[in-house]
Order: sequence, then C-alpha cells, then structure tokens
Amino acid sequence: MSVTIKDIAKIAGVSYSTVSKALNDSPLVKPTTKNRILKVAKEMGYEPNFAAQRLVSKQTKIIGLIWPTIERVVLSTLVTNISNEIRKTPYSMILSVEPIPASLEAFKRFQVDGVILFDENIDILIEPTTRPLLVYGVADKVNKYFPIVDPNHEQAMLEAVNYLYSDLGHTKIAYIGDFSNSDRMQMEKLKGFKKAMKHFGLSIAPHFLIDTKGLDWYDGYNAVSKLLENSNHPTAIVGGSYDISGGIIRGIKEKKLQIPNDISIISYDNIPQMANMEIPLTSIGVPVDKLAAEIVRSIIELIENKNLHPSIRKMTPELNIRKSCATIKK
Amino acid sequence: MSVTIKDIAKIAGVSYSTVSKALNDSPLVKPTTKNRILKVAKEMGYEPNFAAQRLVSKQTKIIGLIWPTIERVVLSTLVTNISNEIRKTPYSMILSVEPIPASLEAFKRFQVDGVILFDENIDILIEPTTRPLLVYGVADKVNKYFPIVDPNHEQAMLEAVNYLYSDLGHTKIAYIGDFSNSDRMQMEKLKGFKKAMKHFGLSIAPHFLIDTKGLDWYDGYNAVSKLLENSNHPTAIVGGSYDISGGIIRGIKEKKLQIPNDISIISYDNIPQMANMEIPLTSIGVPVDKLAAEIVRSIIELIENKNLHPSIRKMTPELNIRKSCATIKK
DNA sequence: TTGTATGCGTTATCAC
DNA sequence: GTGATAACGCATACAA
Repeated sequence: MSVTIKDIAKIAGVSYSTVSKALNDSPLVKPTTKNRILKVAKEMGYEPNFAAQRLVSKQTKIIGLIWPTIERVVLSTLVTNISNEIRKTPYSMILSVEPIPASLEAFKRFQVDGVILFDENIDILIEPTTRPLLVYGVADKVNKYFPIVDPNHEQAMLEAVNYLYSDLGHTKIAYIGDFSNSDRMQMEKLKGFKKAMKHFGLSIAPHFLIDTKGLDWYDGYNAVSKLLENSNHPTAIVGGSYDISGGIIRGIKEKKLQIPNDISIISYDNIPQMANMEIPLTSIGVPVDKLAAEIVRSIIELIENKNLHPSIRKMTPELNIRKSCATIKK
Repeated sequence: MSVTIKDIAKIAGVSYSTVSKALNDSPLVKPTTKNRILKVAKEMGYEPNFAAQRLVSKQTKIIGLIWPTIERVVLSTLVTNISNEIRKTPYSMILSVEPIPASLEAFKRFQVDGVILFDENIDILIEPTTRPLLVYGVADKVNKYFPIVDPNHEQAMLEAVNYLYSDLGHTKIAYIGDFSNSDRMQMEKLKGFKKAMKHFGLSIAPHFLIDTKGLDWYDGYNAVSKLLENSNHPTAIVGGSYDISGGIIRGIKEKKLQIPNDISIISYDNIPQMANMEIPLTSIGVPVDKLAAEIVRSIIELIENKNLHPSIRKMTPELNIRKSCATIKK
C-alpha cells in the first residue's frame, strides 16, 4: 500500500488537510511547517494518487493523440516533436494507434482533457464530441466541427514553384508525389503544385506528373527512374515528401546526373533530417518544431478556454535553402 | 455534469448500490430490475467515472507501452499487433514515446497496471520497479530484473542458414544487416549468423558481411550494391530486416540478376507484408502476431499473478517459404 | 432481493 | 495558521 497524505500527517504531527495544503504550496500554511511536511513527504516517498486527484478536480492534465496510421512513417518526427513540446507544459501525452472511434472511446474513458487527431484520411467524418478536439490536417468544408491546424500545402507548393521559377529561372518543373485520393494531405500537395504552375503561367508536360503510389523511399526511386526514361528531362523536380525525395536523389545519381547542376530538387516537409541527406536538400513546409508548438498551443488553449470557436489555423510554410537547387543554365 | 449512478437510482426508483450491482452484472439483483436499470442507464447516457472506479478498485486495466525510438520504423507493425491483441482483453493500451525514465514516470502517475518496454538500446539499465514490467528484447545477463520476451535471433539465423545450406545447398552465403553496437537486437542477428555458419562448417568471405549502418530501405540498397561490385558473388543473401531486404531486392534487380535463380534471398522479420514485395520474400522470424500475442499474454499474466518469477521466454522463429530462394545450381 | 453505510485519497470550505 | 468535515463517484460488506 502506498503512502497517503494521512500517513504523512500522522508522522508530521499535523492534520491531513494541512498536509494537502503544504503539498499544493498553499500560502495558508506557515513556511516552517510547510518545509517540515515536504521533507517528511519526500522521506516517505509520497506519490499523489492520480485517481483521487482527478476524481475531485475533474482534470487529468492529459492530452490524447490519435494516430491511426502509425505504420505510415512520415509523421513520427511530428509525434516526437509534439511529445517534447507537451513535456514543457503541465500536461502529459498519451498515444493511441487504434482506429478513430476506438481511440475516441478509450480517451473518453481516460477522461483526457483534450484530443489531437491526425486526420490523413478523407472519409472519416467525426461528429461533435464533448471534449476539446483539435485536428491536424487539411482545412476544408468537410470537417466543420473542430479547429484545425493546417500546414497549408497549397501555399507551400506556390512558394516552391516561385523559388524555382522566379528566383532560379526554371520552367520545366516536375512533381513526384503520391496521388492517392484517400489521403487528403497528398491531394492538397498535388493540387497546390498544379495551381502554382498555372499561377506562373507554366505548363506541365504530362509525364512531369508522376504518381509514386506510396510514400516510401523506393516509391520515389521508382518514380524518378520512370521520369528519366523519357529523354525530355525536367530541370527541376518537386518531391512530395522526405522519403520520396530521398529516393529521387538516389535515382538521379544512378543516372549519372548531377544535383543541382543537371537537375534541381526541392522537397516538401521541413524537418532537420533534410540537412543530412546525400545532398542537403532544399525544402519547403512548415518547420516541424513550429508545427508541433502550434498544435500543442492550440489544444491547450482549447482546453483551458472552452468557449473557443471552431477555427482554422493555416500555418506559414518556410523555404529552407540548402544545396539541391541551382540557377537554370541559359 | 455527467450522469452518475445516483441519478440513475433516482429515476429508476432504486438505491444507488443496486444500480452499481446491476451495472456490474451482479447475480444479486433480480433480472427484471437489472434490465430496467440497464435500460435507464443507457437512456440517460451513463458513462462510468473511471477515476472513481480506479480509486476504489486499485486497478486501471491499462497497460503502458514504452517505445522510445518511435522514429525507427521497424517496430510499428508489432505495435499495431500488440494494440489489436490487447483490444481482445479487458485491458487498454497507451503508448509513450518519451525516453524510458520519463515514460516510466508518466506511467507511474497514470497508475497503469503494467508496462511493456521495447528495449532496443544496450546502454539502458533499468532498476527494479514497483509495477509489473515486461521487456521485449534480447535476453542476456545485463537485464536480470524483468521477464523478457526474446524473439531468439540466434536460432532464427541458425534456421535461415540451415535452410539455405542443408535444404538448398548454398555455401556462399552473405549477411547484410546493421552492425550497430548500440542496438542489441541487430548485434544478436549478426552474432547468430556467424555462429550458424560456423555450426555448419561454412566459411564467410570477408566481403560477405556488409554493415548497412542503418535499417532503412536504401541502407540495404547501398549495401547490396557494394557487395555486388566484387565479382565474387554469393549465391544467397540473408537480409537483416524487412526494409533492408526491400533494398536488397532492388539492388539485385538493378544489376540484372534474377531472384532466386542467380541469388537467393531470405529476410529476417516475419510479417505478412513480406508476401507483397516485388518478389514474395522467404523469411525467418517469430510471426509478428504470435509475438504480439505472447507479449500481451505475458504482461497480463504478470499483472494478475504478481508473484511470478523473473523469467525468459525465448520464442520459436518460423521459416516462411515464399519465392525468393532456390536450390543451388550444381 | 434490495438498501444502508463505509471507505478509497484528494481538494476545498468552513470553522476554530 | 491549522484542523475538522464534506464532497467527488463508485464498489462492497453488511443489514434488512
């Protein structure tokens, strides 16, 4: 049986209500006794009973994160960053990898104070829930019940193309990414790329749009190999994700082409790992640490200020220039 | 304010203790009243207060899983399987991706009934904890405090080589894997391979042992490319993991070699995905579902039968013959 | 078969 | 400043 405030009270020679106050650093208790109590508590190895605390306080200080597609690697860096970010606050995080309804159910039982949901999947429509829920995903009309943090893929693509075209002079630009229509984020990227090209009055050769049908390294590798079979090479490639771009680099080198001299490449996803690739990769996207910070800030705000209106927070993608893009040769 | 058993009692016209019994399906309450109460409870949308339940029962029915290296993909399939397995029981699972001490601390606060720890890292020595803890990892002398479920890499390698040599006649066998000495599991595989070769009296050409220095697809790809630069090819390759083997396949095909006619390949890791690769891959290892089942069974046993002695459970790897190995040409 | 009383460990509201 | 005491929502031994 673990030690309770009553045990402490007994050996400290005070009442247990005083112990409670001391433990909560209440100003209503004399510093000397407070210190004495604290000392005793430490000596006895006191650990507050979480269940009892929450029973009376109605608060858990736990945030649940739902990540149903754990086997999709891409988000693990974001999870790590969110976890670190939450550790700076009084809250803790628990993770559920079960399907959304089961996760929601479990978190209801745990009585978490709030929930973060990674919503990659287009066909999941969630009903309003009682407790605060924040979605990380694409802001559109479908999901109207919850605040959303949206990394703004469209603008990211606009800036990628802007950099490639306006700054470096590229016009023959290809996009290699996953066109899967079950993943809203991927769809946004593709849509954003097309829109950006149009915006700058650039046309896209049909074979410059390559569907990797996946998000893994070899998907990018296969895709770029296919792209380069055609003798009409692009001068720049936009890669849809970190892993895909890794494969793209390899595939290009395989063909004895130089990056960035023969082909420039810019990748979506703004994570530090980009700097450690074969060739430090110029990338576009909301920096993962800022993304994590915003997500955590939002859910906590939502928890502590429950009357917040549903809202959309579109983040601002940033361009990270490294060594994979060059000016087009005239 | 949510509905409690007292509310139910009031409108069902019974005492709240009767409600409690009915809700817990006690035989001490008449079926008719039980049904009436259950009906009322459902109508009122009753949800038991978890905190109150655990306060009185001293049980949480939650199992914590510590997975500090979330960014290492390999285990996500296992996590999914464990999650599914736990869902068949009265327990729930929560996941922590924080470093081990922080995770342990958090789980202590949550008062989880038990903890599963993925221990990939050699230099973490854990002290005895108060609550049941099960380690998934390598059983050796270092970790002597806790029961361990060990997938028995050594025997897996023995069987892989046995199959390649005794059944198919290969003698020129290479091993491609991660030699990192910070990951005990990888070390075991390498050690196991060497031991197996020795056991069958087979020698290993120095360049047949390739360190991928990583566990990703392209690590395997790079490694096999290096291996095949040497004109002295092996007739069979043992791949250290699912991802690595994926890269190996690609690298071999790249060289216009046929699998399995020119080179046989067998991969560690026994997960269903092996069947869906470019070439359905013959693999060795404890099937991931059995592994998950054993892990879950063990931790629950540990929880419910607390006086269990520290013990080691070495699992039995299974050979899954698919289409990537062939008899050696005489 | 049902109801009453008690306690789980805490916090909070009072008195003293 | 400090100490009783009443909640919080539930399970359970015991009484009816």
